Parts: sequence; C-alpha cells; structure tokens
Amino acid sequence: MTTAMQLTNVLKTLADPTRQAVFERIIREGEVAATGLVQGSKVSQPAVSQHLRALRDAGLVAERREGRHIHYRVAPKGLSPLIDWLGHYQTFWAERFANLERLLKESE
Amino acid sequence: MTTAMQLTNVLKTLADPTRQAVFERIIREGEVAATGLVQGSKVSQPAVSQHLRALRDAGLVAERREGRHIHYRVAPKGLSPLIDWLGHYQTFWAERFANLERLLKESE
DNA sequence: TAATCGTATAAGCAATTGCTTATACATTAG
DNA sequence: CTAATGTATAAGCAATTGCTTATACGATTA
Repeated sequence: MTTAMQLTNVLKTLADPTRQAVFERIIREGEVAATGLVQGSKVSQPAVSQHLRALRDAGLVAERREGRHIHYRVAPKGLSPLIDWLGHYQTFWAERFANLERLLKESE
Repeated sequence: MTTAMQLTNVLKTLADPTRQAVFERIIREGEVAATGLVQGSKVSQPAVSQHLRALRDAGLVAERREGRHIHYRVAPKGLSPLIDWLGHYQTFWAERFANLERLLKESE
C-alpha cells in the first residue's frame, strides 16, 4: 500500500530537471558510480550527491558500495506510488490508456 | 511529441499536495466550479484560484465559463508527458509492469 | 603513515513557492 | 444603475529549494 505522502515525495523528487536527468542517466547506464554522474553534469559534485540522496530517500535508487566507489542503480519499485496513482484514476484518462486497469491488475 | 519541459512542468504541478488534492477532486466530481473546490478546502479562495491556474497552465485541466461560474474539468491528455515518459523507460520497471510497452503501443 | 581519491555533509545564499490579505474584474440580480 | 456573487490578480512574506564553496569522512595506495 502506498501513501499520499509517498506519491508527493516521488513527484517532488522527479520534478527537478537536474535530478530527473541524474535519474535517467542511472536508468540508461544501468549501474554507475557517483563520479560517473558528476562527469558530464552541469552541476558540482556536492550537487549531484545531494540529488542522489534525494533519489535514495524517495526510494527511486539503491546503492552498492564497492571500495571507495558507490554504485547507484534504479529501484523500479520506487515508481509504484506513481503507477498506482495513475491506475487508480485510470477511468478518467481511459480514452488514451484504455487497458491500464486490466494491465495493473494482471501485474500484481 | 512531448518535451522534457512539459514533463517537468506536469511533475512540478502535481508535486504540491494541496494542488494534487484539487486535481483529484476535479477528477472525482467530474466538472466543478471553483466555488465548489474552495468549499471544504483548507486554503483560501485565492490559493485555490492560483492552483487552478497552475493546473490549467500545465494542461491538466480545462475550463468552461457558465455565467459567473467557471467549471473545471480534467484534461486527460495533460498526463501524456508523464505516461509517455514512463512508457519510454518501461524496460527498467518491467518486472512490475511487464506489459506496459505493448499497452502503450496499442493505445496510440 | 601520509597522500590521494571518491563521496558526503555543513553553511550560506539567491531564487522559487505557496500562502495570506486586499483589491480588481466579470457577470448577474434587484 | 447598484449591489452582490464568483473568480482572478497584486503585493508581500515565510518557508523551501538547489546551488555554491569549504570541509570532513572513508577507503585505497605509495
């Protein structure tokens, strides 16, 4: 069961473009160390670190320490509050996503 | 085609709990005047009005004037940036939503 | 051990946000 | 026309946010 606060938290976390970009890079690169994310980022290392903390607190990424590197990867279940919420109101955007309800029930 | 800015805008708009509550009330009540939304809201009429403006600017609701009332209703396509984005990265949360890709393709 | 590398935290600051009260605008009723 | 109702905008303010620089911590290497 997912609370309203969790949904708000996920939305807030993804609502920042820089943080969203970090999240998408983690998605694409599979598992990546913080250093790798700083490389090619417009912002400083502390900024990236703060974004990673926010993503972790929201349950959107998980980390694995390996020596002095910390590798980040996506935690797909972190998106559950968002998906569940979309599913809950699916009848209202049914014209576009007619089968969402069935889909969500099947995947439980 | 939906831009990154549109996605960020939708996320930001839904990320505020008060505004999200207004949006959900519009969903549930179908079509409702601003007055109705102020009733039972924790915040003032101007606050509600500002949230309605934000929702409209994000493309999440549409309005219909009737006399001095303005009725708001959900604009389901406003959620497209969000749904499209989830669909684009579906392989990464496929364990939970295995059929999302097929679904999204069918619904086009 | 000392130096270095990878990462996180602290402190401070400008920008943004969400609210308030006060006021303006738009439409209808008397 | 005047008053009242529904809604929006203006101005101001406290709280939050995202960034920076500086520093600390943790792990490896020389």
